[in-house]
Amino acid sequence: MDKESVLDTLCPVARSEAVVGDRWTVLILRELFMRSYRFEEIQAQTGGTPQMIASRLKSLEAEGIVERRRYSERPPRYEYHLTEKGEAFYPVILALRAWGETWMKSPDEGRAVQYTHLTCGKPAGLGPVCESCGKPISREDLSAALNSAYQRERDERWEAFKRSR
Amino acid sequence: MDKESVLDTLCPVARSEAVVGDRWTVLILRELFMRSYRFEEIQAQTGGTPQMIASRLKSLEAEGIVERRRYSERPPRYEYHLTEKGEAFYPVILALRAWGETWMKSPDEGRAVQYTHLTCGKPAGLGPVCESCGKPISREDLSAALNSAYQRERDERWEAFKRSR
DNA sequence: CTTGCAACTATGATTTTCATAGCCAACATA
DNA sequence: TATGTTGGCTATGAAAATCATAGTTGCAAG
Repeated sequence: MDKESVLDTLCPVARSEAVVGDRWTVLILRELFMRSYRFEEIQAQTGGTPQMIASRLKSLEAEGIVERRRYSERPPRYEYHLTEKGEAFYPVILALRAWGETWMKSPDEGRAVQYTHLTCGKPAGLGPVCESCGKPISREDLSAALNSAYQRERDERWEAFKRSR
Repeated sequence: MDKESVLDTLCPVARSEAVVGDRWTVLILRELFMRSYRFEEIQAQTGGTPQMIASRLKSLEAEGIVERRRYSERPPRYEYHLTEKGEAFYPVILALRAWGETWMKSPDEGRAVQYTHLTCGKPAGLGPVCESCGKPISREDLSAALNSAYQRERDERWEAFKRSR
């Protein structure tokens, strides 16, 4: 996606898509929201090849959505963190989650993640407002609990990744 | 994206992305929400090639997100409409819109679309709840007004498309 | 001086996408 | 009868992106 295609339209949906309209990019953002900050974790959990992850992280950084932080001087090691612009993308992830939970699952599978609304202490549900107290949800008011099957899936992904290198 | 990849994870974001994680697909959905129901309109407004549009519409139909309706018997002519599952995708589009308007625009460009919240008669703003009355927004309570530059952009796209055939 | 770790980069085959052109079945107009 | 138009697509070949697999770098510890 070049700059021109972004400025080519006034449509904000198209502009967003020019930057994040890609499966890998969205999965990387999901991982960052799940606090997987390192290249290897992101690679393991998304299943992407290293080039996919590297190129997407590079363009996310170029767009100011992600920043690269050195966490070790020698050997040089980096983590990726969301900027303010990146954090602001959370509602999109939440909306994708809600749609996916509602329309892409059989009823017996259960929710991958349960959110508790810290403001009221009760389940937040899927919508943009808390299903328990009705107030709009923001990310810092949420506490996430992975369901055990999903946690196992992620652990297994990590193990498999480690084994394969 | 095959069935397996969808069932391969419990993550609802990944499942959604397996089906709609593609720029063209999202742009097509945007057009359907803007009531462009015909192949040519969708092609003109998204800028996709006919194959792109055809293949995406086909997979959206296979996923039950879109349905193909015959609106003329002879000659056979079709329109594409959102199913309930497709309509339910609206919050994702709204969230992408909000992010795009906030982070992908210079301040002087203005909003592409202004929504009026019919429930209270005032501007709805960008968020999931009405900025005027605070109530959660649903699509049927919104009235959209395109800003004139954006309307011109769309008219021009249509003209250019027609001219080119 | 070899092993291990983390973050990537390189390579070549496969798959998608893009630009351009064309097809087909009704009609409509001349 | 001929000629054109409309709408919904298909066909073709070149260009670009993606994938699986393997390798490199930089450093520290054993």
